[in-house]
Parts: sequence; C-alpha cells; structure tokens
Amino acid sequence: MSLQDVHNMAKKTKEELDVSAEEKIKEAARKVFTLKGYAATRTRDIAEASGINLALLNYYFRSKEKLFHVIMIEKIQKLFGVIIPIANDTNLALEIKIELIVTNYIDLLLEHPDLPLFVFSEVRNNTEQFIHSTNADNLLRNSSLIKQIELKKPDINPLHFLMSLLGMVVFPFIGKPVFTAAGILDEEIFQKLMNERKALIPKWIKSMLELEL
Amino acid sequence: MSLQDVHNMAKKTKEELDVSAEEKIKEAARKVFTLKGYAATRTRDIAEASGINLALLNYYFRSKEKLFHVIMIEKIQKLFGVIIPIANDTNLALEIKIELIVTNYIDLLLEHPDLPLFVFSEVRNNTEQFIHSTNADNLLRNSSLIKQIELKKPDINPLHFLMSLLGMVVFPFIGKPVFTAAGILDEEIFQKLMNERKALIPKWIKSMLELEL
DNA sequence: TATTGATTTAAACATTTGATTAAATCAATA
DNA sequence: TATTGATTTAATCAAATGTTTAAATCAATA
Repeated sequence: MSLQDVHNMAKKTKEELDVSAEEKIKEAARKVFTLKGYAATRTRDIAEASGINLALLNYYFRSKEKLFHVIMIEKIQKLFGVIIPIANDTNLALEIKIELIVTNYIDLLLEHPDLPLFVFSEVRNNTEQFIHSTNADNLLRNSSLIKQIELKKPDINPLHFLMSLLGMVVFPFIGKPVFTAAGILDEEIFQKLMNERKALIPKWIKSMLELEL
Repeated sequence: MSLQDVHNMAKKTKEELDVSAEEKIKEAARKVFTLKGYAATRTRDIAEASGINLALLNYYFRSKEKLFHVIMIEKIQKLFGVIIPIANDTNLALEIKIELIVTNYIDLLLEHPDLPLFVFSEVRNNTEQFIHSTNADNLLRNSSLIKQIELKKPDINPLHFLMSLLGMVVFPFIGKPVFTAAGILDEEIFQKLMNERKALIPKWIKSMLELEL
C-alpha cells in the first residue's frame, strides 16, 4: 500500500469538494515541469506554484524524481492516446482515420502546445526509464491503420506516411518557439494556420497515397 | 579586448599544431550540452570531457552561461544555415530548391541527429535570449523561395508548405528517441527510411503544390 | 638560463537544492 | 470536547554545483 493510498483512504475531509492537495501538487508539477523541463525545475517552484508547502510535496511523492515520473507517464499517454484508439479501430476507412487523427491531434495540441517538445526532449534525456511505457509498440506496428496503408501502397514502408502525417501535424508546435523568436510567426497567424491544416493535411496525405512515383 | 582575444594573441605556443585548449573545451561543451541540455549539464562534466581542468574553463569562458551561449549560437546557425542560402538563391528553380533543401537537410541531420531537438527545446526554455539570433526572420519571410511558392499557389499561405517540408524532414529526428524507446523503430530502419525520404519528400511536396483542393 | 605566459593542482567559497524533521495548527468528526 | 489526521511552519542537513583563488608546473622563447 502506497503513501498515496493511505492518504486517499482518509480523504473524506475538507478538500473533497475542491481539489485535493495531491492534485494541486500534480497540477503545479505539470505546469512547471512542462515549462522548464525536469533538470531546471526546483521542487520549491512546484511547491510555490501549487500553493502547498515543500514538506507536504515530499511527504506525498517521496522525491522529485517520483513526482516527475507520475507526470511523464500521464503526458506520454496523452500524446499517444489520441492516435492509438483511432489507428486500431477496424471499423473506420483509411480516409476517415486520417481525417480523425489530424483533427483530433491538432485540437489536442492547440490546447497543450508544449506537450510534444516536453515529451520528446525528456524521453531523450532519460530513454531507459520510459522504454515501453508508451504501449505504442505493437499498438502502432500491427495497427489496422498500418495495414490499411500497406494495402494502399505496398511498395513504400508505411512508416513513411505515419512520419509525414505526424511531422506535418506536430512539427509546427515544436518549431513554434524558434519561429516565433525568429519573427517568422506570431500567435495569431499560428492559430489560423493550424486550423487551416486540419483540412489541408488529410488532403495532402491522401494525395501522397495516390501518387505514382 | 576580450579574454579570448588576449589568449589568441599569445597562442603561438605548443597547441598551435594540435587543437587549442579553448577549442577542446568548446568541443566537449557541444557534446555535453547537446546530450544533456543546459540545466542538466555540470561544468565539471564539460571539464572532464574536454580533458581540461575546471579552472581553465572558467578562465576562458567566464561562466557556464557564456560558454553555453557561444555553443547555442553555433548550433542555431548550423540549423538555419542549410536552408537560408538555398532559399534565397534567385537562380534556382523551385523544384531544384526543394530537392536541395531536403537532401542537404537530411544529410546534415544524419550527421547531427540531435541538433533539432537540442535547439528547439533550449530556445524554448530561454526564448528572450535568442530572439533574432537566427537572422532567419527576413531571410525566410521575404526569401525567393517563399515568393516562388506564392506564385505557384497564391491561395494558400506559403508557410504551410515550408512547415510541411520541414516537418517531414525534421520530425523523424525529433521523434526518433520516443519511437525507438517505444520499439517502433531501430537505428538500421531509421537510416534506411531517411535516405529514402531524400527522394520521396520532394515528390510529395511537388504534388502538394500541384494539387487542386 | 631566465622569463613569460599557459595550464594544472588543490582547495575553498557561497549558493542552490532535494530532502527531512519536529512541533504547531487546523478542520472534521466521534 | 477530545481525538485524529491533514497541513503548515521553520529550521536544518547534506550534497551538488558554479565560481574563484593561489601556488605550482610546464613549455616555449629571448
């Protein structure tokens, strides 16, 4: 039985109506970790941002690393959660899947613009720790989506299309800080572009799948 | 006159044949910063990796932050240096430019696979510091490349095509650690795919530019 | 050889930071 | 009201880390 369980058992007190202390800490941790990355985040930052003191943070989560791990797993699942259920749905036509994935992904990322850059760079810095924590391996490799693409274009590795789709959807969010800093983009244009891309990318991907090379 | 200048003036001694101490430090800094990011890098790591002692590192570069800044400017210029000269060449046809950018970029990134993730995430963590240090603003916005795209497809914002091209080229390198950790990719497949993409992406982009929506 | 500047060695400094502790306080409840 | 568990307060610890210092050593040169 974990410390959290102990607390949850007794959590019938004042904060049952509003958010529990544990959740306040997690919410602050999501914010600060995502903003600054693991190494640059101080537990004191999180405590301050959550409005809860440092002692309790360590009491609930034992260590900065354990708290980070909890948040990371959430974030990884959020990042893959959009694509996997759709990719594995055997009742949807390829064209519909592409549209769904693109639209849902862009909507998710418009709400959480720094999700991809956070996950990609933190996983890179600690690869071993998160191996297979995505559950994306077989769920993607043997997905119905991959099979549908293979059927349509047997001569090209289907990963090409997956990477292109994800690249066109996700890359703008990753490059945004740089492009913004470089003066190429501003927030207003960015929003407009990403909404346009919900319609453009599926058309582009479909045409790539039709293309005879 | 900076400290570096003082040293360079007197640098007619033993290390004129092999690499100077300053360069050894920078080389180690490139490696360690790129691998672990700014916050997770300790100056002691860099000193150790360079085979040169900590005191001299601070003597040459004054501080971790100043050393980092030197490296970052290099990296940013490397990342944009491939695309800007080609984009601004007024003697090249659009089709040729697309092929050149894709091929050169993939070759660069095969040599420096973690360049994009490093630059994007560090710029994000310290946006203010690197604003306009790319010199990419007008060089990209008013580039001949952008004008050529506008001419070909006046109804769509040319940034769409730039983002798609960069996304298809760069994203695989950013996602690689995650896909590898998830078991979707391995190094061998990755290399093969990226070499195939040198031919595929230009064809795809051209077909996107032809497409009537 | 004597000098000069580059580099090393070893130590120390101040600060930051993750983590812990013990006592006090607060809120709910039996 | 007395009890119980959640939370705060305030202080402290130990380790890590950026930076500095002074003296010693080394390599080239005049």
